[in-house]
Amino acid sequence: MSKPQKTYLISELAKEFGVTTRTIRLYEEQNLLSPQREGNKRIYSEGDRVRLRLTLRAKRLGMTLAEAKELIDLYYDGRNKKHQLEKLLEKLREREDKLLEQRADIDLTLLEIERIKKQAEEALKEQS
Amino acid sequence: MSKPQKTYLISELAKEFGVTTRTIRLYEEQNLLSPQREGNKRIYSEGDRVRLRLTLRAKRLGMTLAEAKELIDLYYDGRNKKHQLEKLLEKLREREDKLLEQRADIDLTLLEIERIKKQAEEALKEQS
DNA sequence: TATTACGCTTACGTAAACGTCAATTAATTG
DNA sequence: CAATTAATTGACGTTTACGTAAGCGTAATA
Repeated sequence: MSKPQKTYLISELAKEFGVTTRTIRLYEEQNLLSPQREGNKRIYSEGDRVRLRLTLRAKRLGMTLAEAKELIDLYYDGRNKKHQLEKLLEKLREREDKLLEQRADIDLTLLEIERIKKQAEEALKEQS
Repeated sequence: MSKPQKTYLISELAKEFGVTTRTIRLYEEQNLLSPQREGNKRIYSEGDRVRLRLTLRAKRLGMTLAEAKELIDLYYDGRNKKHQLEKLLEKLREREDKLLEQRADIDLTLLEIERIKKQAEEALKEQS
């Protein structure tokens, strides 16, 4: 009784995530996805869909596809030998640090935006 | 009694921010900076230095140079006519929304990383 | 004064991330 | 069965953000 496992066509994923099929195929070329084939048609699993979502999230954070792959592969690396695990932890910490720095940059920028917003609102009032 | 206003050479800024002079000249070409000239030598003011810092921060957030310019110009846009002010506020809100979404992405990613970290740490323990 | 150190401009090169055809195939539908 | 419709594989084009010389001027330094 294996689960029927929902699958997706490339056009469905493209529509759902608002990217072109070209983009999805490119991600496959870069080994971020590896859908099954039915004939020569690509059939995407739920897992592929998750990886696509992760890839796009990484992109929104400004990561390159290579960086996205590195990060996402960590999720799927699984439990290996001791050395591997330590390397995994190290990479996770590195990425974590980068993300924290990035969040700090965001917070700084948000503060500046708030400042300018208030100035602009004041100026608007005085002009009424 | 005007203040002496510290200035910088291109190589000094390059060193301080860890970029090449090529990069700084490119930013000028894209109108993100506009240093004075002494002969044909570029002389950067404190204001130029701030704009460079803002530019690099924007880049770290994955913005293109064009987006960085848009944002930074907002800071310097100053108080204009009513319509201008309203447009300014709108753009600020847009950028703010994007940053908040980006921060949400970061938080999601951090959560996942924490999860994987714990798994890996468990696996390490059980292997000792 | 010859050399080194910077700086300048001009311009070609490049990697990343797609966009945009073109030509072909396979499945669906009137 | 002819005509769409969606998918595939090339392959070339494009934008962004620099890298990398080449060739030249200027200023300090050995």
